[in-house]
Amino acid sequence: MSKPKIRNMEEFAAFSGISRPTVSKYFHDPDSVRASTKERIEMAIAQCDYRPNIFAINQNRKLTKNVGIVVPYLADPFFAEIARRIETLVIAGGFRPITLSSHGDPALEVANLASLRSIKPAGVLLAPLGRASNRTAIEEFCADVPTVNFDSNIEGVGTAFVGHNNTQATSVMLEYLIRSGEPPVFFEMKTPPNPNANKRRNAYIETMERLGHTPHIVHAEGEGWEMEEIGYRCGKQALISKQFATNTVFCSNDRLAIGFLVAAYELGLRVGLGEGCAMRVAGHDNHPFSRFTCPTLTTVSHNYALIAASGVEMILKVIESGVPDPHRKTTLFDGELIMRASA
Amino acid sequence: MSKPKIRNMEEFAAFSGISRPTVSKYFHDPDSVRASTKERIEMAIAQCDYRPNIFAINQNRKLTKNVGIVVPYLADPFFAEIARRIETLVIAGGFRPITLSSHGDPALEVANLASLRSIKPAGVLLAPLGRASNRTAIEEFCADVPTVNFDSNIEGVGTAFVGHNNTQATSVMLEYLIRSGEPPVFFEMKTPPNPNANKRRNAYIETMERLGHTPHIVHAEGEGWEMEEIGYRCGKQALISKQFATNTVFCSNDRLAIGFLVAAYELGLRVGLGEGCAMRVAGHDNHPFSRFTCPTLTTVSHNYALIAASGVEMILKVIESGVPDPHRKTTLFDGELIMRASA
DNA sequence: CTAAAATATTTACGCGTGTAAAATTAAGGC
DNA sequence: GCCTTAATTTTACACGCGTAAATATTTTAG
Repeated sequence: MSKPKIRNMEEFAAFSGISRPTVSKYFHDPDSVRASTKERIEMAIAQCDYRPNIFAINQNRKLTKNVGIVVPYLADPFFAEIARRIETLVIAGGFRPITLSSHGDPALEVANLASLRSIKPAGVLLAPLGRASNRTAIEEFCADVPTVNFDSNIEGVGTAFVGHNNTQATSVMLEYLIRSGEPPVFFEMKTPPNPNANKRRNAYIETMERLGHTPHIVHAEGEGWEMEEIGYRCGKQALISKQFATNTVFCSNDRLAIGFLVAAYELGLRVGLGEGCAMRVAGHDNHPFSRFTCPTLTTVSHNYALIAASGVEMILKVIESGVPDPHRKTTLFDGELIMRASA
Repeated sequence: MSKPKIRNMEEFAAFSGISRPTVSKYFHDPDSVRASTKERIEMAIAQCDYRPNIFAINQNRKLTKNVGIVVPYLADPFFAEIARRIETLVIAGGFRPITLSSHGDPALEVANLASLRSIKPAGVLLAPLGRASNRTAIEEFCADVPTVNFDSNIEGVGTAFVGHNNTQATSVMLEYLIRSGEPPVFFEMKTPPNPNANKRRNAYIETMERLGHTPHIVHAEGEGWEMEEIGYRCGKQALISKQFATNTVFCSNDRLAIGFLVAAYELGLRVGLGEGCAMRVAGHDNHPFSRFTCPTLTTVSHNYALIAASGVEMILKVIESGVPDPHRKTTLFDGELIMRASA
């Protein structure tokens, strides 16, 4: 009932009986003040729920408690999922996450970085668009703001890169597919927006050759991030015109595979590895929806948990140390084969 | 090369040859200054890319340019899609969108509102969790901050509600299903997190009775937002134990339907409306993934575009007028039947 | 060309907090 | 109980911009 309205830290300090600078220190780090002082302040907070004004706080701090998170396309559940994990970890680390999506647009990516710059983030976790990114703009940003690059590697960008071991993951899947049936044809976009795709293609070619098989690649036309649509349309064409040299298709990513499975379904091709199946399909990413395709999609999982944890750990370390690691470190986490019904 | 480093508005004003108050006025509204002045300022901006400090700006303005957007679960592509549209419109309106996800957690929803409150948003677009929401906390928030409620209606919350006409949409789909085959059984969660589900169930019962059919409802057990999983698990059980009175199933939402289709697929039940099909399945929402199910999902679409546009328009109107409309207005947009292969 | 209207400048203060330096007080060990 | 050390208070200024009032300048209308 009698909730005293506190307008600023001055009034709150008076109310709690502690001096304002000490109160300020408390809000910066509650454990930096004496235990008895901390207790008194917290009692006062309980009585009048005062919160310091964020704008005033950040105006004078050289280092804010903001951590930016930029992803290329938040409407893609893959990025939504990893952003969600990162957000949770950033909050646990005592920082304030601000997630921005570039919606697949390089101009918006640049705008997002500009927007972040204006809130002086302590650090940024950046998953760039990739091929389409404005490299210069990103480099300029990283020169000013501590940045950890994740998911999609742009050489030299940020103080570190943490991501998925595309090479290992591709060969794990390949080895499985080859020992359990025909060697797969690789199905990918002709001009993929994401640089991971190149790693995967190269790993496919190398591993196939190492295992004594001839690589076959089918390219899907189409630009942008509508990968299910591209996988469906081009997959259907390729199936109809019998472009696949074997009965097994390894899609460059799960979203292509999701569209491809629809194409196969509509053509009456039974997908799976049992009797009476016409072909096998595998994906890559363990996309949240890969559990709900028909049939469920065999794929290689990113280590979401470790990638998120490691990325957050790295950016927090850079923030605390104050100086970015002089040598850019690349950390890759191995993928895990997720065996389901499609291959 | 010679990019002068401008540290604040003072320096920028000196650089551009205009006084600081006028520059300040320009950034508040570029058209409030003389055309020639505007041009000079914009020339200077092009030369040194200065941007006013957001924290300092917002500290003194009674009305910030921030607009909060809160959705219950951003990893759900449905909300990702509508959030994306809203963001775009908010930016076009000259405001700064800040999107937060409650990740299905009522405590995080409250935390998000607290977080928004501290950045003094001019207005907020809120899609609450629904049943799980902390009603008191939300009401307190809405009393202080202009809020437009969308997607999920909580009576009395916010100055307006804009959403989907569940009643109309349900009956449109029902009429279609009935005239093209057997009357459908309604498949829904026993304790749905979202209040739209109740509207849909009631509309189903009413419309069925109006059209002279007996309503049948199958309830899926399970809590939370993992609706595909629930639709799959419970759908499979219900199919095996033959709980469906007719060959047509109308799922309460697309995510349930997506899981249900996987169950039907695994049981070897051919879904669709042609010859040789064992059953029909329909959904509700036109979820981004409903185009890529097997078979593609017949559903009722939200009017994403109008809901987003109307919600943004309303909150901007409240912001500009300064006073919230005294009588809470509810605006519903009709759904559109999306005919695909599943029904 | 002149007066009225519109716009820009000057000056000055306020916002709520960070933070540094010096002075004071409290806590802990012997 | 005294001394050392750590924590707190006092004082004072800074941050970057909003904004008001008075004044000066430019633009527009007649």
